[in-house]
Amino acid sequence: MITELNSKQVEKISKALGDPYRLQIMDMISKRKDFMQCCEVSECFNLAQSTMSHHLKQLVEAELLVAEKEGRNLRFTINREICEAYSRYIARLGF
Amino acid sequence: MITELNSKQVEKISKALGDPYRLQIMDMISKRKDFMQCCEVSECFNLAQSTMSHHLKQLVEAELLVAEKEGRNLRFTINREICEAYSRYIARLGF
DNA sequence: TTTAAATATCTAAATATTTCGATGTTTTGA
DNA sequence: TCAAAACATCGAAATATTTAGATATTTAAA
Repeated sequence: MITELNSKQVEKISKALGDPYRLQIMDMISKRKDFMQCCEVSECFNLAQSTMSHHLKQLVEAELLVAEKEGRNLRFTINREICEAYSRYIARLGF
Repeated sequence: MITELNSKQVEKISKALGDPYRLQIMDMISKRKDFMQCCEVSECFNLAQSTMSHHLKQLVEAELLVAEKEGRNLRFTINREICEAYSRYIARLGF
């Protein structure tokens, strides 16, 4: 089934991507074959743990990332479905 | 020639699209065959003229829109090149 | 040339976002 | 059980964005 985003979702996704740290996080995780651990992501940035948590939450809430608990760890994967849907929405703007 | 966006550009474009008014503006203009006049865009929103000017400026600065002066009017067109480049960047995240 | 229309810019207030430190929760391992 | 690791949440300060009103600029039309 093909996901169609409404404008509220597109706004939220855009906002999530409109920050240099969050964009870098997406880039990093997208380069992985599978997932990336939360603490591993955090190590790449010189930000407080609570700040990283906040950024990651926004990406998850925008559904760009999927978070899975694995014991006391958290694994993030790219939500391909949403990325593709967002990409299609944008492509249609420039039709 | 295929435009490749750097991450600063992607950030700026994302930020520009992360607002409900600006997203609506993009949607409206993208539905046109050709261009849309600035004052025509403004009429669709219940915002002060200076506020509209500000929003449109951000879309132009993100290069999502191209502005052309036509006498004392302003014509906006979608920058297809940039929309496609941004769309491709996003698509690659979800690879 | 004077006036009015279309747009831009400046300033300031209101609001939202970012960031951190402190603290809370959950889970693992000693 | 107890301590530590991984993560979340809360509160507050710093910063950025949104918005409008006032004013400036440019151009067309009377």
